[in-house]
Amino acid sequence: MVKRTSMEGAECPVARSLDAIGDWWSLLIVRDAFDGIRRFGEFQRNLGMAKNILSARLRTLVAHGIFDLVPASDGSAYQEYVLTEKGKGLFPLIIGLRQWGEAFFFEAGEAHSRVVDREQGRPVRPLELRAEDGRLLGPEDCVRVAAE
Amino acid sequence: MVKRTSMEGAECPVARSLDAIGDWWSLLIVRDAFDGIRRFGEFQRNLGMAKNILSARLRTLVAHGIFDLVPASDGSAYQEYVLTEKGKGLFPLIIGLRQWGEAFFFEAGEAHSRVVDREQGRPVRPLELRAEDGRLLGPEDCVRVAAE
DNA sequence: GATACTGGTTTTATATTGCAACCACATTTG
DNA sequence: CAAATGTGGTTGCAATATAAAACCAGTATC
Repeated sequence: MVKRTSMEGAECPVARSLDAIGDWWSLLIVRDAFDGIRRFGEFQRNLGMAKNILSARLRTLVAHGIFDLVPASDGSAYQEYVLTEKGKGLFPLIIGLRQWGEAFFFEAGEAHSRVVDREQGRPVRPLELRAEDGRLLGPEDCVRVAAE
Repeated sequence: MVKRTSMEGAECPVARSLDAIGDWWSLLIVRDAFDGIRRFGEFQRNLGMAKNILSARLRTLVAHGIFDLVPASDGSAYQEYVLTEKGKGLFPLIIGLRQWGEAFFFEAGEAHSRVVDREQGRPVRPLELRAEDGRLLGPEDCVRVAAE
């Protein structure tokens, strides 16, 4: 974990979020969790990452309330990492990351996995930002205003 | 920059995205860019980060086609970093990061900056994921399917 | 023409990461 | 039930990335 003292107690929500999940692995772990991965060994094999840093990452993710460490659902004596509500709140972010990657890092015909809605099996819509009154908003249509 | 050879040419769009912007600083730089920051020195002062690191990050962001390096708009001999279309495509992601932070890292009455729509000055809506037919989708309503 | 600013690079110290070995405990196998 | 194997880590070490500070050439300012 990096120091970034300048970011401690940052007033910007983006900075606080990145402080929790802005490292190289955390969002990939969360992505796997959305795909149903729960066990330490599964994460480790799936991501091909060193066990010590997976261990460290899971520890901070649990500390941040993104995962809960619960007894394994299969009755064994082991434990499982499951997403909390806060962790599940990262879903749009993972989808956003995926859609941006699909749009800008893949050639037209290039194959990649897709996310579909379970009921119809159809691809999900692109995320879009809308105003209170429903207008579609791009970057130029928005301003950040300081805390009141 | 970390190696992560296991991720080279990953078939997962999430992984490719994180390979480009998944480090500690890149998304904060992009956030500042959406707030109108363009110059090296502005980024550096605003983020309080070491100049060599900023230099390296901006270089890779340019290499990834997220920023363009263009002559300064004020007629001086200096240059500016401006977001490309690909860079602007990160807007929903930054908003997602912000909304998640607002929801889970701030107390009820705690002050923080807000993003409002320029036309009405009203807060933007929360990002939401919808199916092709418009149904609102949560994490449980989606599945990732392998590339066909 | 002197001074200060901009946009970096270099150097050096420190922190983080990745790898491999190791270990305790749980589970499965024969 | 003993041996073998799987699970979920920790520890030590080498490689790498980061941070801080000093430095520097080209601009702009006075």
